[in-house]
Amino acid sequence: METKPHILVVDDDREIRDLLARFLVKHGLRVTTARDGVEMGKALEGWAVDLVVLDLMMPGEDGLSLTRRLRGQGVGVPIIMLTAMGEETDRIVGLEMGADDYLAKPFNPRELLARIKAVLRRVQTLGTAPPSPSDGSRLHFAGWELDFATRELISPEGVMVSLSAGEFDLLQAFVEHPRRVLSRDQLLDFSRGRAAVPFDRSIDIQVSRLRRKLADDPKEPQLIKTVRGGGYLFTAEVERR
Amino acid sequence: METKPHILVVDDDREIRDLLARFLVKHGLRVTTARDGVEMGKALEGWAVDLVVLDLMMPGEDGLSLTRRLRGQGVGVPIIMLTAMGEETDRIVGLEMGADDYLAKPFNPRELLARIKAVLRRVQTLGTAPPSPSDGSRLHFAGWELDFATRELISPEGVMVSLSAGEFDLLQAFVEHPRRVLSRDQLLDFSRGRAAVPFDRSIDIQVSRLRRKLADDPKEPQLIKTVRGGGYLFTAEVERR
DNA sequence: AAAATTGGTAACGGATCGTAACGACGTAAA
DNA sequence: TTTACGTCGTTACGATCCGTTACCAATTTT
Repeated sequence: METKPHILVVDDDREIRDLLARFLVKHGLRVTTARDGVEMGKALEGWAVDLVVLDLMMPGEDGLSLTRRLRGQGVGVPIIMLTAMGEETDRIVGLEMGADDYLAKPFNPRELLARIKAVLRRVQTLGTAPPSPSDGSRLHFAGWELDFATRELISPEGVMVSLSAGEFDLLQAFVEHPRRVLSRDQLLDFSRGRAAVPFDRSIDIQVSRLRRKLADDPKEPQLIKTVRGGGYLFTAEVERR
Repeated sequence: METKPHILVVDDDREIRDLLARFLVKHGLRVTTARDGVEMGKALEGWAVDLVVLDLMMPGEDGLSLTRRLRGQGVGVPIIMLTAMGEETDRIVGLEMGADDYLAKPFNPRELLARIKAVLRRVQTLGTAPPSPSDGSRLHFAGWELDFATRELISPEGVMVSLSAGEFDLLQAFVEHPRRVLSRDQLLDFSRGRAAVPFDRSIDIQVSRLRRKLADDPKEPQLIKTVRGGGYLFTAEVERR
């Protein structure tokens, strides 16, 4: 069972990406890489990322702009910025944009590792609730209501259904990525922050338990469909109001 | 059962095409080759390609222009560019056009293989949902309605017909390539992402099962016609609305 | 007409999925 | 500490799916 922190490295230079990925993986982190802002966006959509290492100087949209856009959208993932220049002003601007830390190239990978761990420690002790896109506190789907503030689920008939922590996290993963086939690996990442082990069936049984509480007939499921060989699909439209 | 990544090699030099094809196949990849932009377009239409290896210098439309055109059309297949020149500017232009990586000729085939694998690894972790042309969530054909958000099929009479994952994927391959003869190999590629093995009849039986659910009489099929020696043909007009 | 090729599908079996049962673990109360 | 309880993951077994095999029919070739 691994719950390694998941780091997203965003840099346009393939060598730096690969070097960092190898180094960080070797030191016990999970790493995904992205080449630019577009790939970064996809990665943040597709995985539960704990921290972003973001190059400031990139063709296309640069790191500063990306940081500002993310923060503007209310995405609160911690960011460590890399920059070729060691100038004080950049550092200040970066931190003001909402980056959590800053490192000047050329840097010692060990120092980056240390700062990653420092930032992770800081945000872990802080709010355990990462500001998720579903912070609007209430969501609606197929007549059901999901309250993130109280972590309560209310049926279309108005009855409160109690969910365990794991069931709630899995349902949250579904409602945050509706109408998409999600692999077991992704669901594990979203709901538990870990990767699948060889014959892992834990998602299957949590889906089974969730279906029961959602009154979703497993023979002909309406809300959570099985895609054989692919994963699961949350079919309902999700409303934020 | 093989689900080898499918590589499209585009180069005007037959020797290079054949050399690369042999080398890549020997190392566990599936390879299709194209001589120029026109053949490349056909191949991308007719196969589910995972990655394109594209020569920059070609008579007719060159690699840069092709890359720009593809990206302009929203085709997101990863591209590795080959060029005779090792100049930095070309590299930057290529990457800005949307190529994913770059290799200068003459190159070591092993290095190309390594880069192909690296890019595939990257897009695997990312692109969970390959943006298919049928993302408009609903399609109509011959009175039937196919909903991609919920993976449901609704008959002209309004009855929901439940499809297995394999049946749905096959039907999706058909509706995305209507009024074209599709070989069994192409259908396998589209619906399962794999190549046919000798004496492979899996498409035949899935077609048989699909026809039954679509109420398509196999003696005189209207929707999915058999093309003896060729494959199958989805005859209906497909509407996106 | 006979033989060969190709396609349709029933039937069988391996792979995948659903979930009951069990146990390990954490928490709270006694 | 012990006991009780809830949660979560593993194991195990039955159900379902889907690819292979096999056999027959239809079509083409000889």
